[in-house]
Amino acid sequence: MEAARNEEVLRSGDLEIRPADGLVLAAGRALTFSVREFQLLVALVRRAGGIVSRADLYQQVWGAPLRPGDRSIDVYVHKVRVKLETALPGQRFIHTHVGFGYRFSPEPSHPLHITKTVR
Amino acid sequence: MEAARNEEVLRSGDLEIRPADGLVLAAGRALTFSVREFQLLVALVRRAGGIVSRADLYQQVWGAPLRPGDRSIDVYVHKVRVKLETALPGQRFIHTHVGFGYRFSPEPSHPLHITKTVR
DNA sequence: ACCGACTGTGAAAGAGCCGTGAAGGCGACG
DNA sequence: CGTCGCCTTCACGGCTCTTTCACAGTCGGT
Repeated sequence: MEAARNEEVLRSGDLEIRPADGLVLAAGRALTFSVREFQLLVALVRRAGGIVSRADLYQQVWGAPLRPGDRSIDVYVHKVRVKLETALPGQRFIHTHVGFGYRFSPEPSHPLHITKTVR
Repeated sequence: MEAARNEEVLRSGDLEIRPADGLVLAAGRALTFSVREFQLLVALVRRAGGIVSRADLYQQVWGAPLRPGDRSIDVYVHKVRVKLETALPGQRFIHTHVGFGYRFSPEPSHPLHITKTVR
C-alpha cells in the first residue's frame, strides 16, 4: 500500500494548493511558482481571511526576523499577485492593510466601481 | 485468454505505459526506452499531475539517496523528453518546477500566449 | 492640501539551477 | 577484437531566482 504522504490541500475559490508538493492549481491548471513565491502564498492562505503581519510573513518564509528597510516582501507579494491575477482574471487575492500586513481572500475585482465605459 | 497477471496500465493523453512489460506506446506505436529512462518515466507518470522531487525520483529510479551535484536526473529527463516529443510532436510532457522537481502532464506545446493588454 | 511614512513596481546584478552536447568507461554481442 | 548501446560525468551556456535600487503612487494625520 502506498505511504500516506502528506496530503494537505488548501482550497480557496478556484485555487488549490498542495504545500507538500509545491503545487498550485488555478481552475485545474498548474501554475509555476518559485520557492519563495510559493512559501509566501502558503503562509498567507493558511491564514486566509486574516491579516498576516510583515514580520510574521518574513519569519515564516525567510526564516529570519525582518530587517528594517527590507523590501523583499513587497516584491514577492507583487509577483504572486501578478501570477494569480493572470491565471484568474477578474479576481483579487492578496489585500494590503497599510501598517498591518497582508490578507488573503479571493474577491471579485472592484464590484461596483467600473471605470469608464467605452462605446 | 490471458492470465490476469500484473496488468497495470498507465494512460495519459496519447501515451500508454505498461510497467510490467517495460512497454511504452505512443499513439499505438511502441517506443524504445532504456531501463533508466523507462523507470524515470514510470515514476513520473505514477504521480501524473503532481510534482516529484529530484530526491524522490533518484530514490525510486536509482535506489539510493541523491548525492549533491549528481546531474544524472537532468540528463535522463532530457532523454525522455526528446523521445516523447519526437514521438508526439506538439506536446510537452515533463515540466520543470525550479527548486521543486518535475511534473508529468501532457499539454500542448504553446498554450495561449496572452498578448499584452493595452489600456 | 501638505508632509512623512508606507507600498507598488520596473529594472539590474549576482548567484544558482537547469538544458544539453560530448567524452569516457563498461559490459554484451557478433 | 571491434562495435554498439547504456550509464555517468564534465563543461559550457542560458535561463530563473533572489535581492537590492530607484522612483512613483498611496495612505494617514494635521
